Amino acid sequence: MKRSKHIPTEEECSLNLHSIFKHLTEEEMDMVNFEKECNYFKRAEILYHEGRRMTGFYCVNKGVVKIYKTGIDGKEQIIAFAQRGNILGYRSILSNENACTTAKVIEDGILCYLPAHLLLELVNNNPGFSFEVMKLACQELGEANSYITDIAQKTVRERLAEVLILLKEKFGLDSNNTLQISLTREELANIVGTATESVIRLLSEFKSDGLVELNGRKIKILDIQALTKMGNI
Amino acid sequence: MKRSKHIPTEEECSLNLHSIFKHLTEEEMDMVNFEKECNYFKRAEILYHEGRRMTGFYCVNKGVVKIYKTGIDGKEQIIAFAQRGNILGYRSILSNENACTTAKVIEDGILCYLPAHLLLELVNNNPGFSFEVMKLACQELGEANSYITDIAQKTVRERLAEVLILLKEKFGLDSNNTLQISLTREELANIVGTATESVIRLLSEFKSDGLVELNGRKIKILDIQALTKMGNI
DNA sequence: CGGCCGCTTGAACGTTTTCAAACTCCGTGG
DNA sequence: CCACGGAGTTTGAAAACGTTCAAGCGGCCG
Repeated sequence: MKRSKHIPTEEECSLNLHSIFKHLTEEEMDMVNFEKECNYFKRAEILYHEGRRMTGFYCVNKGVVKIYKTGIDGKEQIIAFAQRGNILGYRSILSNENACTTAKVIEDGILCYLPAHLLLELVNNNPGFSFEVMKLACQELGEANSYITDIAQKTVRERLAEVLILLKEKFGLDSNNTLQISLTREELANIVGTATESVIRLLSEFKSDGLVELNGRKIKILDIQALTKMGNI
Repeated sequence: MKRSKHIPTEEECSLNLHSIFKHLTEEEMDMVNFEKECNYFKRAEILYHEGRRMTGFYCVNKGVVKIYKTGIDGKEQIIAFAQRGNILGYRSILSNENACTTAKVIEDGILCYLPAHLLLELVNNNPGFSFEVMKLACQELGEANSYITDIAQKTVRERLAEVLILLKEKFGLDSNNTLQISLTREELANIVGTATESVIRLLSEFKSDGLVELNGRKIKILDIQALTKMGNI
């Protein structure tokens, strides 16, 4: 839970890339900048725990956070990732519930923490901001609905193919067509909703079929079209 | 798509039971009542289709609506039910997307239709209303996240037990401990995310184990505790 | 009364999980 | 510098789980 004592620079803390704030007045933006607490975070740090009361929410300026629920016998189910420009933790504050997920940093980064009361004030005083947040929640709800249908109806193979495509869309590929996100086999399994061994077997099958190339956690996407088709997207 | 020509009475159309409207001014409430279109709806009528643009949303005053996505080869995945006091269809309007689900009446009822522009106006002009809608979306998002984890991690048996308990909580039991909702085996399967035959087999297993009693679509809950435990709730 | 839809059961099949074991990589401490 | 330990990865084999196909039954609506 240790954090670097160095505080990120003004620029690293800028919330301009968070389009959610675009409707704030100058005054409100000043308030946000005054209240925000930005820090460097390292891999494996936990931002908040499922079941705990949320005291605030986070804006990701750099790095990657995985958001997951802990199911039976401790198995993680990854619900989403947050990266540059995304916010997380706002749901529980607005619904006035305890956190329904845990958020863990998986790639070192810079995050700004904003206290819950600020979110509530902004939501109540600025209809534009409020609408942006509502829109976000509604979009996430739509994604969650698709996710439910996918997990319920697709085979593990289809879901893995789909997840690879979704990861490509969210995190992009480098110049070598390699996924710009590094996940363990277990994490992949926890997105897909299957056993680690199944992911391993299927990935090496994808490799045999010329769909991907594997090099440790680096996954090079060779045939987007075939993966898309296999995933029924 | 035929509707009864009879228009529901003022009382049957009352939106008082929809707590979402509790923050409206008298003036706004008048506007809602002026714009709303209430009708009787019969089983099997479809309110809106997945993929279509939403022109408005619905408030349920009576009856039950199932909300589902259509997956591969046409198999339905039921995402939610709406009954007295619930609203549906608001998500797509707020996120400005096409409908991500289809809504079909499964129990005759009375519904009030409200045009999309009204929702948007209210959300933009009344922070209290806006907050209620946001809260609702966030709650539904939390439920969806749990649903994802359940489907991904629980066995079909566990999920069926859980679904029975959830149906009990949502729709209640009559004086004879029978579920106050009538679903086909296929619909049950489409909630649980499994094959119809699996539901049938498991239900009759539950019956053998003294957990339920079956009489066509009537399901009598005999042992809530055992079902709760089996469902890992 | 016929036909359709939903329900039920059996049996075979395929997929996925589980368990066990071995191997690799990497960082730490002797 | 090397051995050790641990975490993550890989593979195999057996077992469990769930689906699919096929067939028959029953009730309800037209």
